[in-house]
Amino acid sequence: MKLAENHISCANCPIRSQLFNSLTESELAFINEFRAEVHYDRGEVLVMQGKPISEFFYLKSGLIKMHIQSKSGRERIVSIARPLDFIGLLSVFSSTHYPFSITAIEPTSACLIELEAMKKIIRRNGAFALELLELHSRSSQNVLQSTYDIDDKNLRGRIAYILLWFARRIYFSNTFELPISRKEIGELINMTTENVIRILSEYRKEGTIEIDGKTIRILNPTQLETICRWG
Amino acid sequence: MKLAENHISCANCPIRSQLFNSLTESELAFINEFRAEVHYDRGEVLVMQGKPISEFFYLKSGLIKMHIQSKSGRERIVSIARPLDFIGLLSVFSSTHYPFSITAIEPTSACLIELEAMKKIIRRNGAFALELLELHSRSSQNVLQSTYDIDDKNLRGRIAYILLWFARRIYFSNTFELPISRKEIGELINMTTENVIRILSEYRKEGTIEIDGKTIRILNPTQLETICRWG
DNA sequence: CGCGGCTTTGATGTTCATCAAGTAAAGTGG
DNA sequence: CCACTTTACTTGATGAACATCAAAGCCGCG
Repeated sequence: MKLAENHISCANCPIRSQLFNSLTESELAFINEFRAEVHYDRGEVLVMQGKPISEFFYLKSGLIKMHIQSKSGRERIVSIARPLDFIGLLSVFSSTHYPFSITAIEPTSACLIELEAMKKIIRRNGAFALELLELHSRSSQNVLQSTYDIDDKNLRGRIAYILLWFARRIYFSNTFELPISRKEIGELINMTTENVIRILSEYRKEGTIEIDGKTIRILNPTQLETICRWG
Repeated sequence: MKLAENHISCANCPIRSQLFNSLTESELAFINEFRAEVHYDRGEVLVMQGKPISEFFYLKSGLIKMHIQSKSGRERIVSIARPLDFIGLLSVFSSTHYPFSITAIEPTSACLIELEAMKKIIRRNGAFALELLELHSRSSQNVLQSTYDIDDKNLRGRIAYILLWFARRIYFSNTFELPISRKEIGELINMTTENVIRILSEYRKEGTIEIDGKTIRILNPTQLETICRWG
């Protein structure tokens, strides 16, 4: 972690979250005071499962994974967050300690806001609180829904799903570089590393995708969609 | 659904949620005005997946299931809520339409509060909003965690888990009557009806439990715990 | 009284995890 | 910068866990 230059205040931040629109100028200035800008390299751990929660992250650029280690020791990726997401939001208000870890999977910069400052604003400004509640509700609903969606598919369907997800939701292109390993893909969509590889190879042989290391090119998105839907 | 007698106001409700402690008298009275008390028989549907959301439920007595139908048509039970739970909380603030259905699995009575009235109070009272946020966060965290926990176990472990859960979290007794069918148990812990039955039979033959229709008696809870932990 | 849903058991089949073994790539220390 | 070690990737063979299919009894309900 590295503290970054921080000469832009919340008040004139070009990528400020919509959420903050319901704040007054003075409230925004207050938040700004309890804010730091931080940078993480790929692979760096932002927060560690079990550690006390005292901050609130707003992802400015990069990509992170939220992951959880089960009692049996198995690792699972809960979700991948994109720029403009509030990360850790899922737990900051319910637990004193993180129920999951957060790790950068691409070089990432974020705003780090002291949790107590956030809470103070929430208590003062109900409209803001309601918007935050709505945002939180949407995030948790998304996580749950995608968990069920993935679970509902066979292995080929899961790979199709995640490839389309990266292409459409993260990189907005049919050619992209996977930010995670085959093992992590398995942790994300609940299958073994071997089967991730096996099915990627199948798609390659079938001419649906091209693979070069971590670079993926989707040649036949329609085909993937069909597999995803019926898998 | 049947409207129930309603002569107790929120102000002197003996089972009022802690959540409302942060409300002023007038706010409480306001909520009370937009509140109805309703009763449902076993099997009655409180809300239907896809229908617009316009209310907020507080479960006074009984038991309900939140369930969701996947695109493939498979039914899944997301969670079972107990008295003093806010039901539907998971979605009221994020969606305009219910992403799941809610059905009574025991005779149930609930307070139904108009959503707009709740929102008005949230906007007015930030402390209340923060508590609601915390509550929401805890519920969603619980649902997600238990989904992962169950997923992490083999079939024997899942049955052990759910039996202990009913005994300890719902009925506070090692003897209880299952409120749901074998099929629904399967929908709750992600396995087929046949395997639910098969494994219950195994436990019966092994002397771990006694079964008489829907009545279950756990004879050896320690054994179940071991299976649950290592399954 | 009969129909449909729930329960139960057994037989069969398939999907997927596990194991094994080797290559390639990437990080590490001398 | 090179030897070394570790981690990621890949393919094939095997096996186990679980789903599916089938058939029959049971119960509740219209």
